[in-house]
Amino acid sequence: MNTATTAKRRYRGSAVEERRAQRRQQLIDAAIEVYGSNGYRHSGVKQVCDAAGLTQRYFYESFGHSDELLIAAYEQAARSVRESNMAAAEAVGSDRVVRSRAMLFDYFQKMKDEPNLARLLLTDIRGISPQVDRAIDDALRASSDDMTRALAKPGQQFDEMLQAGILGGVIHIALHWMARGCDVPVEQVTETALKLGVALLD
Amino acid sequence: MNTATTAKRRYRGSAVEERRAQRRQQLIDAAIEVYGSNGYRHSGVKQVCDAAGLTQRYFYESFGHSDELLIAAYEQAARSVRESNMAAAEAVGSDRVVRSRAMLFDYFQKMKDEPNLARLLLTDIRGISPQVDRAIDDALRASSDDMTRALAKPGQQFDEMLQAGILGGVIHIALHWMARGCDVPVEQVTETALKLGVALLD
DNA sequence: ATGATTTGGCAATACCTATTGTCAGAATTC
DNA sequence: GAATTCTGACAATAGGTATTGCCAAATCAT
Repeated sequence: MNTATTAKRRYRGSAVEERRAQRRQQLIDAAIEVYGSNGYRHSGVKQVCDAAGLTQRYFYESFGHSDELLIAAYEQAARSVRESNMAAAEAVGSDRVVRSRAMLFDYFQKMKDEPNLARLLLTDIRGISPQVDRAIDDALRASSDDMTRALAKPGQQFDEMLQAGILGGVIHIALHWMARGCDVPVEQVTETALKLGVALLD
Repeated sequence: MNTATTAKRRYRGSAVEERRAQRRQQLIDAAIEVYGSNGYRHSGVKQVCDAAGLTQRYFYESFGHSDELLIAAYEQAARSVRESNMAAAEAVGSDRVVRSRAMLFDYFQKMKDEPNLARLLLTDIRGISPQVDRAIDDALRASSDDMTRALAKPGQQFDEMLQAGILGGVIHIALHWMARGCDVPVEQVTETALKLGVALLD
């Protein structure tokens, strides 16, 4: 009855919140795999839970409904790619074209290395719910801004629509490339994408 | 019992096949409206039939299952846009940039004029079924080739991946533009898209 | 008019999946 | 080792929709 005691209780070495958080993470990781290989619309809650090695009961412990997991998985995937890209850009110095090339190279490399994550990000999942749509828009906007910052002159006026176009172009290049089994070397795809990017340079 | 007599019988002035074909067309038109405004995944057979003013019974007269109608609607929409674009290009003479601009202008104008048709075409519906995916790929390829033919020098070597990228860019520009309520004038969106297109010109 | 055919509406079927509820047994604390 | 909490499996509920089946009213041919 002592709530303090209750809160402290540990199972398998970790506390309640830790276990909860771990299960949540298991579900997210499983979701990236499952959604990435079947597509969200062809995946069920049960499938994700099975892949996570958890019961459906735990799904509703961490997520109110199905979409919430999709959003969490999408955001984690997007963040992971973005961080990797940024790090790659940092590593190569300050020349704008060189930085952009490094970002794109890292981007395509990551798509190739983690195809399930890639498919989750690339196959458009718009129209599931307004919340999902907003998550997608936010993530795309963030990526687009990263790319723009890398390429554009400091203080340059951004053309929002052109940014969206370039990002869309990169996405479609990745889609097309992956549909062909990533047969073209990453270097070459990068150069192709870069041709689009320079449209930003006025 | 006379099959010849049976075949000839007319209702409301038209023969069996004519009525069948007309109902099929009604369903396709309704599908473009319904799918375009709700999204395919949030639309049911019943909804389309209601919009078409027909019973569900007639759905299965013309289509084996739900996806078939989606494919038919998508293809009709894509063909309609493509034909319009080609006609616009024909009308302005032979200069490559001028032709491309005319195509893009017509494209965006059409998206603005028929938002439901636009949403059906623009919101990615990949991953429903392999058949739908193939229909989409075919349609995109066709559009991409049109645009390339208009812009590239005769006999020029095409970069398939770059083509895909440019088309993707145009699509995302259209998406972004429409999400903002088509607030920017068509002329300006056209010029933005054209900036991407010229990447094809080496 | 009368019989045949078409039409439109609707019920019945058949699945499928999300979400909630229950419970026995395992792990943990004291 | 006894009480308590956590866990995993599964049943039950709930709701939605695609697909099929049926029938009465309308339309046509003769």
